[in-house]
Amino acid sequence: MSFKTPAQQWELIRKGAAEIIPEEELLEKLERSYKENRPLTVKAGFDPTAPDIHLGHTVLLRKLRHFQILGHRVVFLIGDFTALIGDPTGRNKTRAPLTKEQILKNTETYKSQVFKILDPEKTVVEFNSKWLGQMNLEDMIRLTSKYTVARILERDDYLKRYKAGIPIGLHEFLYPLLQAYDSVALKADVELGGTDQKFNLLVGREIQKEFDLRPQTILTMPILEGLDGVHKMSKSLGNYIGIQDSPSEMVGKVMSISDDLMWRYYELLTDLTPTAIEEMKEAASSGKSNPRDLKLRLGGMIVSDFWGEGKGKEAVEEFLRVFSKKELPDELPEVHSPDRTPTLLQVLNTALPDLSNAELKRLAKSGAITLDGEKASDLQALLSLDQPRILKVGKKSFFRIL
RNA sequence: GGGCAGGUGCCAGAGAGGUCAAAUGGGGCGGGCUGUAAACCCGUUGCCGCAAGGCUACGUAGGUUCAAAUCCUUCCCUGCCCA
Repeated sequence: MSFKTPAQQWELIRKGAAEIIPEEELLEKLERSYKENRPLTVKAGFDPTAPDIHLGHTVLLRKLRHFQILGHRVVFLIGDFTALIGDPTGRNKTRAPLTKEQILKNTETYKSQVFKILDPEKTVVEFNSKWLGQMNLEDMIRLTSKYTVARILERDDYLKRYKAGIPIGLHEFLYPLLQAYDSVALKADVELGGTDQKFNLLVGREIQKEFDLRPQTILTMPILEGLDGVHKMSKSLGNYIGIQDSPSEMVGKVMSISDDLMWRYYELLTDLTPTAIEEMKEAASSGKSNPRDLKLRLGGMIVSDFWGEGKGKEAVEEFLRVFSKKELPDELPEVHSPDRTPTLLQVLNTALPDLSNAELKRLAKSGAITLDGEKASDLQALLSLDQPRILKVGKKSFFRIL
């Protein structure tokens, strides 16, 4: 296999990266890999507790992909063992540890999603139970003896909680060490992670040294903000765009983000060059381009990534039709009424079974419910269903009532 | 092991026997204005019920009382200090 020159590789590797620690070391590694015609082992770990991947994860995956394009060896590490212990960061809810079956199941879902970005042919999938599961208490003690409490407490995350009097489980101290040991087991040359992983990644370096390995270089990627523009994108906060989301959902969610956030998404979720993005920014601020159109373009690009270009286009067109021209979506969920002359409430209950009656009442009162374009506020009103009726709840939920 | 403080709704945080489904703020949701942007304005924010009303909720389990988030006891959990 022939690599591009280190300098050429550097450009792609650096793009979008928050930090590379230390930079010179990575350059050296690239030099050597180039000379010896030997790919670098690039590792990134993933937690199989939440099997649904969203755009936040893809920031990192895209970077892994870059390494694949450059011919390096990418290890997609699934933290199945660490997941068995339970996630230590979920401190207000002690999450029940997953069973092996659940983890395996999640892993499968995971893989199919991840390979929308990574090249399956070039990806080594590993599970850390392979080595962590073999460890006995003695190994454990030896491992923990290689790091000090003071150094663990340096971690901002722990320190803050410690000072604030928020409990820290003892096992949480183990987490960075176990993750570090993964790097030992894999002989990782490079480990990627979000900027929030910096501490853990650095521990990896220290521990590798203890095991007489050349320490990995770490590369952190920025954390993608969720739809709210404030918190990191996460499923539990509900501020995410899932890569399984339908094209229209994706576009809808993209359109709802703030203009400021749009640039961030362009930066981290597309392959446009910084210059191209800069030009768009200027066009927007000078009034040459309508930010809405730029946002729509972004939405189209994201859909294209996961559903293909055709779908991207369609989704954009549909958006314009439904929300600009206020026409009906192409496909809207059909709801079969239990009754021929149901009350509005009955229909709503069938269409939106998750909402309580109290909630529906509130919606009706605030004018959020529309029937064939007319505001409907009386939940007791009887509907005649000789014709299918169009029910709209809030801005985005449409139903055809049969 | 001992001492002290504390556990309230999505979160933060008031409340110290009835007027408490629980102040206030944040967040969420909805409406208006827009470009499904931001800002701003308005409404709303436990569940059932058309309603009257009822039910479940202030860590757990009991108790006192006509009445308990508020008082007593048990247990669980957390933090701090001492050992």
